[in-house]
Amino acid sequence: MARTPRNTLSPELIVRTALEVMESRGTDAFSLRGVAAELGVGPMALYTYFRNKDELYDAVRDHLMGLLPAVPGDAAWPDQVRTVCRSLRLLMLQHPCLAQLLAGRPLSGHETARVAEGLLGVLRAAGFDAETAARTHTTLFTYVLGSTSWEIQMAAERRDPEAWRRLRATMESLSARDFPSVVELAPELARTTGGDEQFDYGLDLLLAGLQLRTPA
Amino acid sequence: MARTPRNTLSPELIVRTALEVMESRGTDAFSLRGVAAELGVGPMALYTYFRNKDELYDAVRDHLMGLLPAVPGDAAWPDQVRTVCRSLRLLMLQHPCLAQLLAGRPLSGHETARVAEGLLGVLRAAGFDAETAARTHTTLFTYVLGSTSWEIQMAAERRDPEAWRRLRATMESLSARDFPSVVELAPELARTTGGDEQFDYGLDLLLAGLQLRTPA
DNA sequence: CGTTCATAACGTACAGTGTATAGTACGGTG
DNA sequence: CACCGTACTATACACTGTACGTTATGAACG
Repeated sequence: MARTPRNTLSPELIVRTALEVMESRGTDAFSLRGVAAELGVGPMALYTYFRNKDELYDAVRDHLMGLLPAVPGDAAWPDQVRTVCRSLRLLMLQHPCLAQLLAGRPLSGHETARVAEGLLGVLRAAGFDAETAARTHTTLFTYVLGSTSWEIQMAAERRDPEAWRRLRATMESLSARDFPSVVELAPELARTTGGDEQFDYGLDLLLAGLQLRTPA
Repeated sequence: MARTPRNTLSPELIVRTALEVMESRGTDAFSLRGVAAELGVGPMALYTYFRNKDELYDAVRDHLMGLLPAVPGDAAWPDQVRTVCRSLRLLMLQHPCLAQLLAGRPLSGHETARVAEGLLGVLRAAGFDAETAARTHTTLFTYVLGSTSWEIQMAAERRDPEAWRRLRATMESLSARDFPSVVELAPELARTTGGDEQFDYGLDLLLAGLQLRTPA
């Protein structure tokens, strides 16, 4: 009985396939069994290469982080920072699963470290001390992660008619007397759940605040 | 055979119990069956009050949002904004499940709207136009959500020795030649994954940037 | 009081999940 | 050729959310 030949699998192949499954079937519908089936292999075969589902997640995350371009060396530091943040956001939009992969687990992995190195290097070169550089890195990272995750999530929900209906219902149940601002700004709020402008608005606030602290 | 008496359940009781289960057993281990068992009832009994798990999630989220205090009326607007953001963060730290409840679903619900109303009201009163108020609201919300979720997540991982070991391993595999900043700033990075100072640092950057745009 | 009836809670069942454990056949090495 | 590590398989378990159909209860009404 012709079994599966011996060395068909590899960590890289599994990661690539896992990514494909996440992108085609959606992150929530992702399962080890799905990946295994796609590879024409039993579910347990994956455990030869990854100890559990979380380790596979980490590998996929690091793989995606490897797609980030290097920081451009020939620009003023605020522009460099902007570029790094924008490319991370772009990558998250291109690969929506990345949002969940980043949010759920600590940042282990070589490629992930490379990205951190890029941003930290820029900040150190700009003259910020160790503590401020680290704080700024965390702040920027959590801003990008939070705002882009939110954007992705909302875009996904907008496609679900049931969720949309429920949100509409809540909105319309609000009296203009008790909730004047929410009712008045409803269209603006709907418009500002995502998009480049919204992202840049917050990023510019952070950068403006940061430039006030520019070291001598 | 003495069945469960008739009107033992109610949406409020279920929400309270669900919250207890999340807090005691952890958000990930939460399940409808667990809640039902805690109530001494079959799993399907919950479906009389909630159409599915997500609706129960929404109800718990809105219940938690109801715990937020009103915005203090007697302060300068930047302080009011700071207070709102801080109390949301505090609530998330007190109820770690709130992070996941906020991140995963759109903001429906009465209490949730009340919180939005508070922040938007402050911004409108400060003189910001509709668009800027909405953008600022989204920016602040995603910052609080992103940074606090990250903080909670990291705190949870730190308790898992396996995750800790893996992160250490990654760190120590980095050569000081290729990753000078990461290696140098490792202690600072570890220290800035959370805490009041870290949160306030980012919040102050945003507020500083925002004050540069203070309307006349 | 007796009857009716909507419905709250039940039990069963299904299609999934991650993964522990044990078994099997292949490929490279002695 | 014999051996052994290992890449993969098979089976099984304890879960999950929830669709479906049933049953008993408490209130309303004649």
